[in-house]
Amino acid sequence: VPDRPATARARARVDTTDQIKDIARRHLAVDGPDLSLRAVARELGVVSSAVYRYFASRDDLLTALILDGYAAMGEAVEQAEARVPRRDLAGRWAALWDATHTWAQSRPHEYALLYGTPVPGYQAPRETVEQAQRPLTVGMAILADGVARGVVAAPTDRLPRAVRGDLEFIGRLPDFAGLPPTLLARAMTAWATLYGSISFELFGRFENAVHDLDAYYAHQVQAMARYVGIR
Amino acid sequence: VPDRPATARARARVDTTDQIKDIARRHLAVDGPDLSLRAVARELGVVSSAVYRYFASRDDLLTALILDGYAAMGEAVEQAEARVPRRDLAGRWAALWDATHTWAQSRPHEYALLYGTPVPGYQAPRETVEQAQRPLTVGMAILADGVARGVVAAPTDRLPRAVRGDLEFIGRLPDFAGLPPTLLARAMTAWATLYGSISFELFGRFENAVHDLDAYYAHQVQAMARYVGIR
DNA sequence: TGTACATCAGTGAACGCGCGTTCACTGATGTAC
DNA sequence: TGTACATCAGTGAACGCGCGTTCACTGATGTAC
Repeated sequence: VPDRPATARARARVDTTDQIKDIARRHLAVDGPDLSLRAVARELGVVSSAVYRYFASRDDLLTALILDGYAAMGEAVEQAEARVPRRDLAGRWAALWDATHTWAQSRPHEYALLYGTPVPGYQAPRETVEQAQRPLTVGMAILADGVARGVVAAPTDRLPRAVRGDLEFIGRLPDFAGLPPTLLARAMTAWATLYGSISFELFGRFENAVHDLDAYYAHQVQAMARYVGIR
Repeated sequence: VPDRPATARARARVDTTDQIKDIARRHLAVDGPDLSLRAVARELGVVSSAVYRYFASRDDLLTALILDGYAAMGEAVEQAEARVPRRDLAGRWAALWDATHTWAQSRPHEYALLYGTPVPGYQAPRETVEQAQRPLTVGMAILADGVARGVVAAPTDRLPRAVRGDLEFIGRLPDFAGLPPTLLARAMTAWATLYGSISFELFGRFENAVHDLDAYYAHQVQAMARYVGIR
């Protein structure tokens, strides 16, 4: 959290910027990713051109929302996981995914912006990618811990050569802490499953089928914990 | 496939309707779900109001695209699966998911329309839901066959009560052919995993990580076959 | 502490654009006798 | 087989709308001396 700026002007600038983003976030629910700058200005009670003092273009505002979204989610997930004692792997895993799920539920349109259909013609800047990786990194750290303590073992699954090659490469990246390919493969499956389930839930695929969505998600989290060897 | 209509006028109507939908489908790639009727008309070489002879509104056109999409996907999946000998469960499972994956890859923007972020304010008609269930039904039939032949067993997983209740209810629906809750739970997990993986692939989450996307997907399909007890 | 100047948030008008939808029309196609 | 009438695809003009972005402006806030 950066220091609050000294001058009133600078403080107002920060506040207004935040207000614009808050309003825009709310508009995501109605307009999706092609929210209207003019509508945001209207709600802020300001002439439309005034917004250009804060964001150079509509795309810039969208980029800010995306970046903020990834950062907020990363923050929420990291903090939730950090609260659990290090040796409680199952608890850490549950905290990671519960935080992810809760965050997505409470801000479904931001989740959709981050993990739904990409906006046509929009290209995310590099910085986005780093933020987006934070939850994944948390998950990998849990597994790496498990391996280091000898309580999580590498599965003996067979992997196609092409897949194994990619996974060996990934396993060598710093964030993935030397995880063996077969475990990485299962971790990526769990990752797809647990994000896939959130998307299904938020995008309405479970309607009329799953009634207690939280219980269902918690069950998926546990099933995937077992799948990756956390007990 | 309905009979080709008798009169030239009726035939022209069918052809033009198809052309409009084809053009609109192509425009999905650029405009996403808020494609422009006027742009479609322009490409068809016709004044914008002419399109209203074929579709009562923009939403109607979108609905037609969605319905066609689900139908085409259902058709592709059913046909691929039907080509495999009945007793080859692993082959049927692979055919189901390969067809799904291939269909999605070849029409990514239609896939996004069906399985991505829902269009804000758009409400799909009931008919859509039936079409959307076809691939799911195919998968369930494979498992039901396996159970009936005694080669797929119900896992002994523990299920939370709320989840078990939902799954017992689902298992009683005709399309789900009395599958036991623990198996249904795994089937739904597989379903989330395999659609989740397609979304990750098409929405760019695997970029710079997975290079051979087909091999990776095939591996996921196999992993999920094992997960649901098909060998 | 006071003054001169620089910075910058917000205004208001304008540009040029594309959109969905309606409506009265025309002329070609189809139907009934 | 020919004629009178009904159907309907496509036209062209119009309505009313909202959008992103630019630009010269004003007045309040901040800074340097």
